[in-house]
Amino acid sequence: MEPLPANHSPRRIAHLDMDMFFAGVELLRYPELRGLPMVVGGRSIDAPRVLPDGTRSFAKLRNYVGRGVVTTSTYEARALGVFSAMGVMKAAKLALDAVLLPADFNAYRHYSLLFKQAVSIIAPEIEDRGIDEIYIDLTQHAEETHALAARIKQAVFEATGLRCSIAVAPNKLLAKIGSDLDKPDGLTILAPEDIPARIWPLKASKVNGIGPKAAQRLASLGIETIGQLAQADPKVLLEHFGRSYAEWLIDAANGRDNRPVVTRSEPKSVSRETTFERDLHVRQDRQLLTDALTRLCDRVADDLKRKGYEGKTIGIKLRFQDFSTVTRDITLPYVTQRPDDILQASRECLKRVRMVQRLRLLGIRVGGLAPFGVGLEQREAFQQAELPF
DNA sequence: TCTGGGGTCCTAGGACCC
DNA sequence: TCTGGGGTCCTAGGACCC
Repeated sequence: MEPLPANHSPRRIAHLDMDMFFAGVELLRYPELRGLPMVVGGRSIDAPRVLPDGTRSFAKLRNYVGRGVVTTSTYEARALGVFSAMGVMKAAKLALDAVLLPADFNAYRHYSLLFKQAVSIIAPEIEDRGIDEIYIDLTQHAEETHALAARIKQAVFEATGLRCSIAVAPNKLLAKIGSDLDKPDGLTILAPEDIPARIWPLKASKVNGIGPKAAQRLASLGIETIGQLAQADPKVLLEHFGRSYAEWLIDAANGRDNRPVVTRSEPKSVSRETTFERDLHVRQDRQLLTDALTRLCDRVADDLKRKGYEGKTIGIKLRFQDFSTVTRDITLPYVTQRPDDILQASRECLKRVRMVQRLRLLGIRVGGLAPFGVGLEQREAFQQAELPF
């Protein structure tokens, strides 16, 4: 990281987070569901049906059977204790009458493009953080912060009909925490002097980068809040988390973060995976597994082709009945996007795993990516080397 | 009625090279 | 016998994020 100039003015970094994004897109299509508990996360057979009288019939959570998880829920469903990443079966116990909709990623990607385009017209320095959130570097804008943030929110609403929450802060870490402080439809501005009152009382897990494992280990040291983390003995943190993570924890708790807003980045890997409806037996269900493997390889190859990349590291991921996970990968002497290369490499990887349990999940990944065509010489050199003369 | 799918980054050991 | 030291690549696992 480059040192900051001695007399620098603070950056103005915004974090913009769409409010219950997937559910919001569904409510645009099905406005009759407004105000009702609703979750996105079913399968396509849960799609609404149009009745003869023209009204729509929606699947109810109570009728769901299967392995899905909740992707998003409306605030009405959250009030009943239903949150994303929860198993749909578990959610059904909490909200029998909640409406269930299948995830429609094409629709969400469409609205994602719309909101990002709308923001980029006002402020083009955008870092993509997935389908429903972005960072924006506003440092170079002349406009006053509150007015600028309000204008961005309005542009997003006009382009999509959806609300978002924005925070502007001196860095990404604080902006990210801030956008969650006033949800939904929030607009928050944070300065360093706000840290003790507004950041320190929050749970440590509100920091992006402190996940469930780290939060639990912190709790075991009596550290529950960001403020307690800021006051913690650095020696104790160092003992329990190692040097680099301990140093990062201390910086984070004090609101220090100098990561830049990264407006362009290359993909590193492409993958596809599938969880089976029931756990499959390696021999008894051999045909099903072969079909699944072939399909996954084809889909990854399609993705690579569509995106214009090839890769040389092919990997598999297996999840067993007991939820334990193993991965194997192999690096080829050339890059490829061909489905039969990927399939062959996957089979080599599969041979290296001891199959002692039924399989719950199978995944295929291609890493070591390069833009299509760049690896042509390696590949030709390799093929030449294979020839007998 | 447990626990999706698509990613990134980090760590750590061993191979291999200079 | 008492064993260098970096740098980089490969592989496996795991934490974390959306």
